[in-house]
Amino acid sequence: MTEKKQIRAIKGTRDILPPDSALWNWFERSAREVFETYGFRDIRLPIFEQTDLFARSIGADTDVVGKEMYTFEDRDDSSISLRPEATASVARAYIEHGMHTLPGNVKLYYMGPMFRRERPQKGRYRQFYQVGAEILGQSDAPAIDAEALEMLMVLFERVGLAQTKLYVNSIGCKDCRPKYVELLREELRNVKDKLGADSQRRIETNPLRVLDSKLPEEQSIIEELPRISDHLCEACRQHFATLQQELSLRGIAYEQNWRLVRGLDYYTRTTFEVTAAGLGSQNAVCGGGRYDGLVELLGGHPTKGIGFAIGTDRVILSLQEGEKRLSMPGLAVFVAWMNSATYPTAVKIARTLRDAGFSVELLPEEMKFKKSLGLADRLGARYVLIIGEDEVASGNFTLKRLSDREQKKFSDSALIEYLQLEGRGSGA
RNA sequence: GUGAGCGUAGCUCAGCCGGUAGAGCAUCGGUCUGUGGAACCGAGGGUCGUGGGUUCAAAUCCCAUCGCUCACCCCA
Repeated sequence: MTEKKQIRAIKGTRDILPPDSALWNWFERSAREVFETYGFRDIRLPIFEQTDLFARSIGADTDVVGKEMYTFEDRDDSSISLRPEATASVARAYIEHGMHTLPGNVKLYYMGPMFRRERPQKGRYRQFYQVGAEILGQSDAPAIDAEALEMLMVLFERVGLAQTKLYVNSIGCKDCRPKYVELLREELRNVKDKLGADSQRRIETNPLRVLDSKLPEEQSIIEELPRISDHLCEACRQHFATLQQELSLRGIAYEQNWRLVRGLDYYTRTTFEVTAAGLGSQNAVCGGGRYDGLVELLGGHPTKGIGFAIGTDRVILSLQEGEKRLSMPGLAVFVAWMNSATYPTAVKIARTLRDAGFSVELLPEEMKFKKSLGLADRLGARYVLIIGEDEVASGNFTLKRLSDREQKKFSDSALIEYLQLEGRGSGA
């Protein structure tokens, strides 16, 4: 009993406290607003799923599934994993609820925590948050991809994310990609001895990932490698070309990056990534792409799909580095009462003000008047409602505005009317 | 999983050629009994990350360990 170990948050998890939480809420609210103008609707998904869902969709051999998932045995011995991302869950839900019968494309967005057991660093946590959107349906029209990217960039623009850069690529389809991968592998074998150990290993396991390498000494070699854009099949080439036209039509600035590959197996054709200012080496705030085979892979009808996931932690980090500040809504009225005789009146008026939607602080115990004013000030209240014996006797309450010390008397109905007008006037 | 840097009060840090733990800010109280932000006075708050070693004596020197941070890796 004497030995008390400090209990702390698990490595890679953290508490998001006020006032930071206000910035988070604001960003998530902005995403909802923008997404809904594009016809997307909220979907709430489980935090954990059968391990198999992720193994089959993301790929059993990927790092995410192979070594980063929080997987455990449930009491009935089934294997469960905390979700490392949500696209797989959206696809699962799409199939499970027969959403292919819904009219048009199914457009869904989600937000919430994801879990990956990596070594934490700037912009990377074991419990991290994503805001994502998915479009599923029969069509793979490039306009769908373009609209998703437009929506994404509109959101970033709206929240004032600095120095955003959109990179797009096409990694081909199940027909042309394997041929390219084989070609790439052969080329890589020729230069194997000039590559680092990681890249050498990937020649056999996943040659595309070599393109991602940051090693300075490998850069000149990688630049000489065959590029996917020269080896797409006709359909994929067309798709990518039309996508670029669609982006220009919408005035979306982008940069083609032939080395952009994704680490999840389900991606096909369009892939993209957005980077922003103020981050460490984890500078991607969003990643996504097309996944036309995913629903079928999970046992549904053949379905096209595209989506993205925004790393909320990183967006917030970037906004904060950019000195983004929110004026907290704060406390509207601090109710200061004088002594036990005035207390019942204070309780009632506080309730009335709260019912009218104002943020109200009511002292829980008697306090010297001077002290309570000081407290109101430090709590950031805009007004102090003074309830002393005079006020109780007359039924008129004194409202003091802290910013300029001005005070007026009101009956309780006139008080609410006045506060509502004031609130509108100040824009607060 | 690998590497590097850093661990003293809630926060920012001082003390570190060994000699019984400090400041500023914050918090709480007082000066101040119906009118705030200031000033002044005072209080609470620390197993100096943890364990071991050297020593008469360790926040300080040595070793180990844990934690945090950043980078590799991976990715949002």
